[in-house]
Amino acid sequence: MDDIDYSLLKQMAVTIGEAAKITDIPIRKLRYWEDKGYIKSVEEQAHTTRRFDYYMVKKIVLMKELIEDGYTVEAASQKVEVRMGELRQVFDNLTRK
Amino acid sequence: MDDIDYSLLKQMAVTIGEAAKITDIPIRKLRYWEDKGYIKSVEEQAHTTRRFDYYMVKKIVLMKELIEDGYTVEAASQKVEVRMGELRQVFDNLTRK
DNA sequence: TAATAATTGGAGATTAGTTACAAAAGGAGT
DNA sequence: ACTCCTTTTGTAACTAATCTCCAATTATTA
Repeated sequence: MDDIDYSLLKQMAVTIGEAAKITDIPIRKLRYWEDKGYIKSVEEQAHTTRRFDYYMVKKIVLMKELIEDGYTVEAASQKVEVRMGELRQVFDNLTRK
Repeated sequence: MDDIDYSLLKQMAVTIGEAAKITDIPIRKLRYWEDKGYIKSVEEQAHTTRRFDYYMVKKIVLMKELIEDGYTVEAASQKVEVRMGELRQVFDNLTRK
């Protein structure tokens, strides 16, 4: 199996519509979650529209599972952050270059 | 390191504008390459606009290198396909589910 | 220089995404 | 039921992004 190019993966950020399709969460709800700070889109001055990278889409998927299991949005967000610790660090390090 | 979720990765398809930024190839040229069949966007009835998945963006990056090295677009496309054999199969298999 | 490959331009239309204001459900505790 | 807070949803008016289809231009090579 070819190794995944993490630097490239980091750049593969999808639109909110795409993220909504992938995660099966309404666009409107994703915007709300972002307003509340539970998720965040890629920050780039060049972008006038939102983009979500692999890490964030994965986070949304995991949050959804926890929420369906009874967790609040807030709690789900925190739990997922902890659980995804390693991947988050990889993505964070890639940003600082 | 967390393992990458290939099923999710497969779905992380970016717009043509995003692909253009990532690869530093003009949108217009990407459309031309697609017209000629050197690259192809995700086929989904739901999409009225183009989307390129990780495999295809990676292919574009590699094609670009070969072209800068003197290969024709056609030759670069073929060479990259061979070189990316394993990854292509992974993506192909994910499609058939 | 003729033929093919490769790239680029732009008009006019459509689709996707934005913010901002507001309203409606839902849940927990009193 | 009532209150407070969380969570979700609706919509209008606007901007950004992408689309197709026409064609023209610039290499490159026989």
